[in-house]
Amino acid sequence: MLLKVSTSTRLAELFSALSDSSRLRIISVLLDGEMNVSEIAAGLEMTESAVSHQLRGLRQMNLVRGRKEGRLVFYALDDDHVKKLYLMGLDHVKHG
Amino acid sequence: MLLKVSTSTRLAELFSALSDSSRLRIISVLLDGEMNVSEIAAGLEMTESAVSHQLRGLRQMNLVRGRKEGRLVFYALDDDHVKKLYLMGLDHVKHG
DNA sequence: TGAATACATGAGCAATTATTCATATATAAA
DNA sequence: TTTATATATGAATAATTGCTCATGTATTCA
Repeated sequence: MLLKVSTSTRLAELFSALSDSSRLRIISVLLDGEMNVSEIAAGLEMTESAVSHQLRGLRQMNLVRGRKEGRLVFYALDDDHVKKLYLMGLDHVKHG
Repeated sequence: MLLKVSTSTRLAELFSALSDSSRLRIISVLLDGEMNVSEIAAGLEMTESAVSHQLRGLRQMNLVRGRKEGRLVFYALDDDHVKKLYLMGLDHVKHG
């Protein structure tokens, strides 16, 4: 059934959050458990600034959440939907 | 587990195909069955050119396929993965 | 053949976006 | 307090993208 423009826009925003290589790699490491910004940056060979900018977008879409502990902020996937979408997409890419 | 850059790039391309309001609305009407370009354009209030450009992208990602019948080209969703990703995303947007 | 219709496509423009660089804020340690 | 560390963020820039407009190609009909 034809999507309303407003719904399609929100849905597009969700998929947009998953439409970048760097963000997907961030999600891929968070699938293994929470991790702080520096660790993520080191693992992905990105600057902390770039990672922080991307985490902001993922946060705004409620795909990840941050937990502050002293100077560190540990990020984790926010809900199971993300994981399902990610894994289903990966399945399509690998065997589709 | 950390995605390889090459895999994350392909996955990003898949989600990018779903990251636009117009393309999602095209997919939404194709969920009801195949439809030709002019009908899609009329239903979505887009030019045929714009629809054709978007269908090209969807075709290249193997998300839709076209079947030519005389002057008309009927498009349909290419596989069930698309439908699943779309519906799961929609669920997240509506109740997530 | 010639005109009309359906769709595809290239060029160009405006808008969006991912990154870098510089700087700000918060916490901890000296 | 001073210094260092971890993260966040604004501005600027380069690259990408969705659309329009013009045009090309295939098919049908007169």
